[in-house]
Order: sequence, then C-alpha cells, then structure tokens
Amino acid sequence: MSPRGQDPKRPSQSGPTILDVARVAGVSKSLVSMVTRGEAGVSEESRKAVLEAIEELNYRPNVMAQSLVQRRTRILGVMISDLRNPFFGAVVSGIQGRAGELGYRVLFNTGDRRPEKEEGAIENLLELRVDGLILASPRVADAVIVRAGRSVPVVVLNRHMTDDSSDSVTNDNIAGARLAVEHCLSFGHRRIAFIKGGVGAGARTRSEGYLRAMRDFDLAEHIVMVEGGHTEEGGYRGAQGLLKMKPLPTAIFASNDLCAIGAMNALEEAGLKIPDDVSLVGYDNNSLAALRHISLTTIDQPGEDMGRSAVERLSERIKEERTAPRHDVVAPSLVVRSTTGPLPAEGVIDGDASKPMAAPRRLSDSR
Amino acid sequence: MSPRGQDPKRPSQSGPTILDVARVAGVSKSLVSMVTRGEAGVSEESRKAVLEAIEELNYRPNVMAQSLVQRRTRILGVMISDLRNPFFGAVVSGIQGRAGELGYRVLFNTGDRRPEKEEGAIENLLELRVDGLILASPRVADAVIVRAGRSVPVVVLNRHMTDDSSDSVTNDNIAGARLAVEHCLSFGHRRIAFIKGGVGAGARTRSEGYLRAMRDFDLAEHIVMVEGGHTEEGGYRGAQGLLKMKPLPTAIFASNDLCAIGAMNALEEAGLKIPDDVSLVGYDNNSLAALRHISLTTIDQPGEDMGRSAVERLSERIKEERTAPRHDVVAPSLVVRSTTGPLPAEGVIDGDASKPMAAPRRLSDSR
DNA sequence: CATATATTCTGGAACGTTCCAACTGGAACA
DNA sequence: TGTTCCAGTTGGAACGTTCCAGAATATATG
Repeated sequence: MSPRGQDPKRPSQSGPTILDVARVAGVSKSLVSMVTRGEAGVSEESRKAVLEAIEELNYRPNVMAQSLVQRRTRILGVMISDLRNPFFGAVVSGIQGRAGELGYRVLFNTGDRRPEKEEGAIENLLELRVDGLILASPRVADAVIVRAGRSVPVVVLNRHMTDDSSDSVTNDNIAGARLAVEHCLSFGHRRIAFIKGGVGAGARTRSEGYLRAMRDFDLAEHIVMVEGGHTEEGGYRGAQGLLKMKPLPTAIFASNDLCAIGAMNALEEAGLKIPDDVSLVGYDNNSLAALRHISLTTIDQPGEDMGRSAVERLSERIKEERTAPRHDVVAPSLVVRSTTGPLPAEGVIDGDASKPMAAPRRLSDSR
Repeated sequence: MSPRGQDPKRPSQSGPTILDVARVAGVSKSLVSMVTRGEAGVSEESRKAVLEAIEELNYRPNVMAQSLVQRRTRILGVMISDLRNPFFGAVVSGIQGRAGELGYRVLFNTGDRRPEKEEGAIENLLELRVDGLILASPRVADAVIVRAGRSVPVVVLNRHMTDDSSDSVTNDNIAGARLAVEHCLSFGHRRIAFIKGGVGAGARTRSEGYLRAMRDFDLAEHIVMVEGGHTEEGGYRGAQGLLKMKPLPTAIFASNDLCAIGAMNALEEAGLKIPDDVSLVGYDNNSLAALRHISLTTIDQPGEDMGRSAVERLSERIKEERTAPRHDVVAPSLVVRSTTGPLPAEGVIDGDASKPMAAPRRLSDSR
C-alpha cells in the first residue's frame, strides 16, 4: 500500500471520492450518497456493499463539497477574546457541548485581546461561511459586529448590543457590581475602591454598576477608581496604585477574577492580610476563584450556561425559527468565600501593616 | 436594503459570488479571482473596478469552494484532550501564533477527556479535510492515530509514538520525573510518594520516570504510588489515599499541576502545612502554578514552544519538505517555588498535625 | 507593413458532493 | 394481457471557486 494509502493514479494526495466508492461497490454515486446520509429506501444488499467499499477505501465524505452544494457548513464560528482567561474555558465548554448535541462543529479563533486581530479572526470565520458566529467578549468596534451580522446570524456574549443586528447573552453587570458593593457594605466597609477592567467587554458596565451602587448607598464621597485591566497583570498594577493612597480603601472590588488575583498578589506583597486588612471581591467566578488557595469572594456568572444559551439563540436564527432579536440577561449571584470580612480595626487603615497576624482565613466552599 | 443585505433574487441566503462581482465590475470572474488572490498582471484600472465592486457587494471569497478546487484547506485541525487544563491554554496560544504566521487557520476540537468522543472529534476534523492534524495529549488508541496518519500529516503532542505514521513533540517525562524526585531528595526526603495521572497522555511515562528515579537513588523501598488523574479532583482523591498511610510520605510528586493543586487542597484540609509537613511537586508549570497563592514547585514544560514546534513540524510535512518522521523531545526543567522544603522534624511524620505553625511559606518567583 | 512579443483578459473544465427528475423491473391489480 | 404502482436506483445539473489554454489587445521588432 502506498504510504498515504491513496489510489496511486489519483492526481493529488487527497483521498478517495464518492465515485471511487461507487465503482468498488458497483453502484451509482447517488446511492453511495444516500447511504452516507442514512437515507431510507436503500436495499440491504446495496447498503452492505457500499459500507464495505467505504471501509475498504477508508472513505470519508468531503465536508467542503457537501457544504458547497448544501450552502451551509454546520460549523459555528466562535471568537474568544482571551483564551487564557479560564472563565472562557467554561464558556467554550458550554458552547461545545450544546453545539455537539445540535450537530454543529465548532471553529474557535482568537484575536489575542487585540481588536485589530480580532477583526481578522472574525473575517476568517466569515470567509469559511460558518452558519453562525458567537463573539465572546469582543473588543472590536460595534460597526464590525453589525457588518458581520449582515452576513450571518451573530450572538454576542457579554457585551450588550443596543442595535438589532445580533442577539446577545449577557449577565447583568450593573446588578452584579451592586451585589459586590452591597456585600462589602454588609461587612461595614465604606471605602470600597474599584479596579477597572479597561477595554474588555463588560468592563464599562461594571464600572457603571459600581458607581451607581456607591451613589445609591450614599457612598459617593468614597468612590475611588483606578485603571487595571482584565488580566492578572492589570489587577496587580491597579492594586499598586491603590496602595499609594491615604487612607487606604478597606475593600477592593476588581472588575474580574483575574484582575482580583493580580490585586491579591500586590496586596500580599505589600504585607497586607486578606481579608483582615483589606477585603477583596472579584467577578466571574472562574475556576481559579474556587481553588482553595485562592478562595476568592466573587460574583458568579454562569459561563457554561451562557455558552449553551448562545448556541441555542444561534440555532434558532439559523433555522429561522425566530427573526426578532433577543437579548438574554442572566442574573449574577454572590459567592462568598474567604477574601471578604469585617472592617479592620481603625489602627491599620492608614497603612500600618505591622499589626499582629489575625485569625487564619476562613474556609468555605472551595470544593 | 434587505435585512441580510443579499441580492433578493438569489435562491438562498448565501452572499454574493465572484460572478456577481464580475458583473458589477464589468470583467470576467477569472479577473476577479486574480485580484482577490493578489496575482500580478492586472491593470490598475481593472483592479480598482474589482475592488470597488467587492466593497459595494460586501463580497467574501467562499473558502469551501476554494478548498474544493485547490484540494487543500489551509486549516490545521487541533484536538485538545482537556480544554480546562490551563497548560493547554499555553499550547493553544503557541499553535495559534505560529499557524497565523504561516497563513493557516486553526480549528479546535475537544473530546472532553473521553476517548470515544475524542475519536469522533478527530473524525470530524478529517472530514473537513484539514491540511494537518495536531493531537494534544490524545487518549485514543494508537490505531486511531495511525489511521488518521494515513489521510493527513499528524503531529502528536505529549505522547510518544513508536511507529512512524506521525511526528511527535514531547517533553522528556522520564527526565522530568527524575528532576522532581532529585529535588525532593536534595531536601532530605526519602519517602517520596507519587500520584498517578491515570489514562492521560504522558501519565504512564511520568510514572515510569518516578519509578526509575526512585530505584536509581536507592529509594525502591519507599516507592508509593496511588491512583489519581490529571484533574484537581483526581489529585484530591489521590492525596486522600496517601493520607491514610502510615508512615505518611514526606514529599508528594503529582503527575501534573492540576493534580498537585487538588492534592494541596486535600493536604491542607487535613491540617497539614505545605511545605513544613509535606512537600509537593507538580508537573507542567501551567499558569496556575505561578500564581502567588499557589506558588507550586513544578517541572516546567514549555507549552507555548511545544505548540509552535508542532505547527512547524506539520508545515514541513504539508509542504513535503520532509518525509522522514521526526520525534522532538524538549528538556523539562525544575521550577522551585514555595511548596517544597526540608524534611520535617521526626515528630510529625506519623500524622501528628498539631505541631505549632512553622515559618510562613517561602516566597519566590511567583511573578 | 508584417510579424513577434508582451500584457491583459477570458471561458470552460475541473473539484466532490447533494438534489431531483426520471428510469427500471417486478409485483399487484383489472 | 396490459396497466399501475412502488421500491430501488440512476445520471445530470448545480454549488463557487481556481486553473489553464488561449484570445484579444497593445507594443516592440525586423
């Protein structure tokens, strides 16, 4: 047998075609097609001959050719803004799961957090004629999304679209931010600072939610926001900025978990104990937050469910079961772990970190 | 304009074709094709007309049709065994990066750690006629890989293939395991236990490496292995198993970082201090291991580089620059962080965890 | 001026499928 | 005996590109 097992007289290195199968099985190509598609009305005898020929030749239908004639690919394109953020791991898992159940393949792509690359990634998926597009926390300009929506159904994850060119699945960042502020308040904190998420999708609404909540709870005078970003690095720098302030905030709300973990590093590096000296709240409830050694109090966003919903919405559009745009908003919820606690004693607020060690961090549902 | 912006007289919802562009630009389809492919020998005038028509119609070449006639897709298929393991985040990043540079698209797929699903995922990619296939830590039977290799170039990551149907990029697990054991030994540990990685690719060679190293260092009598798995859950259960033993091991080597983190949870839950009561070493050096709050001593595998190499090997095969199989082995290295330390005082070995707190964990290169 | 030579452009044939209208041959019916 | 029916099967057209041989036009050469 030749090294790649193909018919030596074929022009190129591609495999056997439906015609080869038909020849070997002694039937027409149409019949082979019927068998591979599992259509009824094929005699047992023919079916067997075809299946044997398929096995013998190691034949696989060419999806490109199928897609071309059927004018659809059964592929969903997914652009993930940040593959390194474990929150998207959950989202991807949900997308894969539901897509598989519905008979779609999934094609992933990422723009490595850079808007111009994201645009290229989206363009790539569109050239492949994906049946639908999911954009997970895209950082591209609105116009790019609108343009994509003219070619194919689009569902945007975690970024609210005001226009009707696409569906969206978001969590209520305003409410989530409020939960975070409220939780800190319940522990007596008033100087609650915020580390911003930068250009990340959803970052703006989380800032907005923080501001609104602070005002609603009459804490406007304590509003403190610093630049950060939805990465560990961003949170680290943001917290360093906060550490220069006097008086120090007693609680810090970070725009996402990665950012909170970065902040955690900076705070501990400065000798502050969490939550004894300062409380910390994240956002997303990604898989890191649940690790016992991190055990981060955070706002839960059901990533896997959101991924599944996105596929659901897309499927409805593809099958044209629905034409009206739909904007799903899932409710966030508070997950209390070990990084938040009561207001520290007054002595420490001004940056005196030499206070004796407090009780060990509380342990909760890290498993 | 119609909601999806297509020509209303077209039969289905797919976009404009090269013929539409040709008509609008007043040239032949061949000319349009030359322009989109950036071929030389097109007059400025024609080129401009074509580009304008493309812009006007929002035309995008149909990759399916291109692939069909060119008999190649410029897509690399990547099957990732476990999307939730952050180590693969680095691998994916490397693959994406290099693939993009070489002009390939990347199609990801996962089998959710289940061999039978992995097989389906591979089959899916082959049906799409990907130009090459990367299997990252596959759990499928060898025969499946060999079969895939008959259709398309295959590079296997982190699983050594003895036959020559595919290339491979692995790290030297035997050497890596030896580094781990050696490191523990340097701290005076002799009762070094191992939590196995189960069916995961590379798990077997890590076990093997542990065994060999233990024997080579004359520690055969202290060999202790428990079942675990390459997940947090697996490590948690594995460590629970170890906790029942008397005497307790003084050091634990886990088959990967996720497993080590699970073990960490179990150990701390049992009231043991790391590294004061027990030292812990992982494998992979994934992004979690570097988090300050985990700060896991581990064996580094350069995931991103390995991803890039895999693409490189694949590209050589696709371009037929090389026909001889190549099996790259990268050298692992030890990364010392805060979970390993000197042998505990004798008093604690038999499970007495009530000893007073030792000095705080050392801090090192967690940033 | 005729011919050679670039340069620019073109139409038809592939690529590997699905879809569809139509064909076949035997059984059932009148 | 012919007619109808039906399950099973078939070949051709289409899908949207690229490739290629060659046509048309412009430019240079003898």
